[in-house]
Amino acid sequence: MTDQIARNEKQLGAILRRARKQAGLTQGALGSHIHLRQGTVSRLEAGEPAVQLRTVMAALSALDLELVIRPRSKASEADIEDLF
Amino acid sequence: MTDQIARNEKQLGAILRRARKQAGLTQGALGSHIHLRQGTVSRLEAGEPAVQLRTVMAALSALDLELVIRPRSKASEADIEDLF
DNA sequence: TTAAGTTATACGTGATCCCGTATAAATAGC
DNA sequence: GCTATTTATACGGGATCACGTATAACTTAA
Repeated sequence: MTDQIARNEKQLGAILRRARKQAGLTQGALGSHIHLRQGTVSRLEAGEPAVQLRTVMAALSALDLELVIRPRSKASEADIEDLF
Repeated sequence: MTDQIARNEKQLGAILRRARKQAGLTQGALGSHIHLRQGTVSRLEAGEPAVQLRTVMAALSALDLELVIRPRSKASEADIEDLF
């Protein structure tokens, strides 16, 4: 379940928002860790397609997440994991 | 092994470059699939931190890859997989 | 319901996007 | 070695970034 697939910008934003909340951080608190304005974090989580890659990577590392690239699965891995 | 971890922009670019070559595409060919200039694909693969997220997502889907977010592993998953 | 906290949105500014186009540099095939 | 292909880099231009700052809208808790 800990693997979350992001097939578009909005899904990625949603994942980041969940992770931030789980970490008990506000947008402002997360932003200050990585020198991003609260408003920038807001745009990132909203799934703006034009945010810069550096912004995404900064948020990921601040939240202690990593980004994995793999071939697309027909049935999502999340679904498969739910079998167990 | 098919899972590739990208902890920074350069690693992500390298992953994308490998995937493109494996698909037998030139930067120009990939770009025309997703309406990106060859020069933009070049910047993406070079690991420019300021490329836009939409550019990354477009390349991923054109290469039939998906993006997974998960908690950081101390020892990389790649290393662990090598045990089996 | 009210106040406090959080998130969304706005303005001006300098930087950088990707665009189209073009060319130089590097790589591959012959 | 030479040629063709591919990749890296450059220019001007319009759009949009993230910045600092500020405020509006929404949420949460008392």
